[in-house]
Amino acid sequence: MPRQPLYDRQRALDQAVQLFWQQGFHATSIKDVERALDMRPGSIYAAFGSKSRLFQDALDRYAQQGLAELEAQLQSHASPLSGLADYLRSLGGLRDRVVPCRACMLVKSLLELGERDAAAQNQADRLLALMEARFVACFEAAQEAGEIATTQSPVRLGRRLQAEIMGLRAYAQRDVDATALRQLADDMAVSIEQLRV
Amino acid sequence: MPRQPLYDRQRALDQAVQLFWQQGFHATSIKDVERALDMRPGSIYAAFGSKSRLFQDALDRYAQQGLAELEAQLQSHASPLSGLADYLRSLGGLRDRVVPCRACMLVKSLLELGERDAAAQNQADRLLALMEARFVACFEAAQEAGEIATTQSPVRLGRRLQAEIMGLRAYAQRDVDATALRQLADDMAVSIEQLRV
DNA sequence: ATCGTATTTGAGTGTTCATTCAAGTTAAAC
DNA sequence: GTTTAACTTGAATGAACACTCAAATACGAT
Repeated sequence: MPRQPLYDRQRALDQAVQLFWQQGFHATSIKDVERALDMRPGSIYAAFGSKSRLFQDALDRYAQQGLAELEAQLQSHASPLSGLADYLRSLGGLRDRVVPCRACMLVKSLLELGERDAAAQNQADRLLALMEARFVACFEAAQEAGEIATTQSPVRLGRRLQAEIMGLRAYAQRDVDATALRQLADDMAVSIEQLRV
Repeated sequence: MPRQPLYDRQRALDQAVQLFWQQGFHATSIKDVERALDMRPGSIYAAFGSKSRLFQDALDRYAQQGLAELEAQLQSHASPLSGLADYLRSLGGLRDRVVPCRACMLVKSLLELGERDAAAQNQADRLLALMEARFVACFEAAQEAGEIATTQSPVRLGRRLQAEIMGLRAYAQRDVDATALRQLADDMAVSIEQLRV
């Protein structure tokens, strides 16, 4: 077994996430990737296969980290409903934090990619479905804990929440001030809390 | 004054809207534009200046038509609140209608474009602000008509509605069935109607 | 120290990109 | 019918694109 790769796959993917998240798939060139990962084209293609496959790996890593963040928020609250409300409010602070991009990378990809890049678009869709499933599970837990009425549909609530977050984060990409964004997130959080019986 | 252009500017722009709306800015080449507008590169550049300026003109036309659609919906209802609710429900049918793309072209552009294409991104932002202003005016009218409580803030309601529509139409881009989308739009419409005192 | 092999390198591949422009074409004005 | 200026054409431009590969390199095993 001679030689291990010099690059750190995890670190490289993190750089790729940052780059693609910021610029999108089509506006990012392999030249950009070379700079960001400090790798030469041959190494990049040996390690990741193609620009599209690297992008899909980056999507995976992004989603995994996003899901972990949500999980952390939820774990820090006894009530699922409060956890979700707090998660929304934390997204309201998106203007203050330093992030590669305010909009969600999955949504950016879903909207940017077409049938020509079907593989990556399906990947984005699948990862968004994963997120939505977590929201649904959360509302189911809230229902079992007696937090929300049994007449409510966890599936519909989860769907609605995902759509709201997609909207919130797309809105965050607009040229609006931090207060407006915080108010918007707060209004959404209040809607969640009002589900409480 | 010799010779008028053979092409019809309006028609050409409509074709451009369809093309860019579907594929986005970066994934659309001038070759694509040549085919869609049935114009040769020289004519395209004489008429529109550059790919970026053509895109901005297309954005303008898209927004103008979108605003007109909203206006038509509102005119067909005596109540502003009902008009907005119906507008949302009509967006819920996005899966059934044949459209170039389910997501909003302004949002797609806002998310796709970066600082490199600042002019077009600002354009998208400005046009979204125009839409939001119309929503705000609608809630103000509803308030003056006594439909919603005076404690509500039309600015916040307008912002929220825009974010919801951004989310709804981004969600519509996902691989979900028509029923799910109609339910989502309906849930949002109900939220609007529940503002009624 | 030497060997064997996986990794790295960077010049090079052919293609496609947005854009230009000189030459050709056309219709209005007289 | 001639003039004239705007429009149209399409080959040509250089740059940027994703990707390849033969050669150089460096590490683990012996």
